[in-house]
Amino acid sequence: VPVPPRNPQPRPPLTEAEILDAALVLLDARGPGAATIRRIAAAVGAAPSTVYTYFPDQAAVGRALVDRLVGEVGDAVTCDGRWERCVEALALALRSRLIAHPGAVPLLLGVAPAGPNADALGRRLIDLMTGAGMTDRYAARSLRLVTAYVLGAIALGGDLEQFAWGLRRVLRGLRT
Amino acid sequence: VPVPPRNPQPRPPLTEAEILDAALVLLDARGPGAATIRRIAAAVGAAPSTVYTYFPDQAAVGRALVDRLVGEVGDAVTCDGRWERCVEALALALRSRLIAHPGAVPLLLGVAPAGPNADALGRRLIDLMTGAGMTDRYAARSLRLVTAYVLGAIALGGDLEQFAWGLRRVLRGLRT
DNA sequence: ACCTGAACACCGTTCAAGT
DNA sequence: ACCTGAACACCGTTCAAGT
Repeated sequence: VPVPPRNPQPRPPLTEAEILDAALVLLDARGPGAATIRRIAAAVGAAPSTVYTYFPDQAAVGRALVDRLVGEVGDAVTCDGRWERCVEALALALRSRLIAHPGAVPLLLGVAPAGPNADALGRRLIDLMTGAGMTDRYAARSLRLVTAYVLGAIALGGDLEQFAWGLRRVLRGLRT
Repeated sequence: VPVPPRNPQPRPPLTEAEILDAALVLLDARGPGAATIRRIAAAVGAAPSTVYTYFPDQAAVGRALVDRLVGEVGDAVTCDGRWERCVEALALALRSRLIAHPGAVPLLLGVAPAGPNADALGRRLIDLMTGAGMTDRYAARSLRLVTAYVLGAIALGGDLEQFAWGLRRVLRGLRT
């Protein structure tokens, strides 16, 4: 007599990553504004209120998603050589990763990018610059400037060539 | 016998300006997200659907409001001297006008600034630069760079000193 | 033209209740 | 702990109808 499975495993518990995956899929497929709590919940097969077990509110989902995208940048870029080249490579990678998901763009413009991955990337850039002889203060300000340019350029749109041109000018202005 | 006023002037028709005024007051008083169609309508004493007589949708209200704020910049700044000084003054004025209404910041980050006032300000900056001997192409790219920096810096927050420091570096990078 | 009222198809968030 | 269902207080937008 085959034993019927008792405790049909009601469902493995949800995951923050699953929720972020679903949010990004919605954003990519249906544009900004599609990453609704209710739609995310439906996509993962849960009740809307379940999302609140994992995130305190909708804005937190957006922040976590942005930090995930930022995290992909650090992993993708390795770099040696002069600091200008490294910063340039990271800024180019940051832009390309972020605009790969146009639906997520309003999200990253709405939050001053924070979170573990953004912090790590920032640290890395600061180290790069102080390692090249910059003052802590100068490096911090340079990081702000480059970040502002990247975010603003994303907000403005425009192609890679324009972006790279401006980035080179920014780096030129930063040279001591 | 006093004649009772016939035709009690049912109400002077609404105005686009009145709607934008109400939206800005809401944004200033109650933060981003407060400029709801329904709240704007209530503030001007009309039904929500009346707003659609003046604007095609909510996004259009946002765009018009941003362009109004941008318009205040051009009016406020007069300038003579080297082009760097003029661009610097305009960028400083732009930032200060825009962050004077923190509730409106998400609005201007959400739209690539367009509209008559933004166009006029852009033209003015372009003329300034070509007048100083820049190529049309170089001037257009410089405008993009400065605009991107201003928008990004607003998104990032930070104080005037940090902003001015970065702006000087940007202008330095643009010097031929 | 300008405006209203009601309706439609949604939202985010909370909370008692269930396992 | 994790999840549900129902409810609350909202949204933007459309549209027939009124003046």
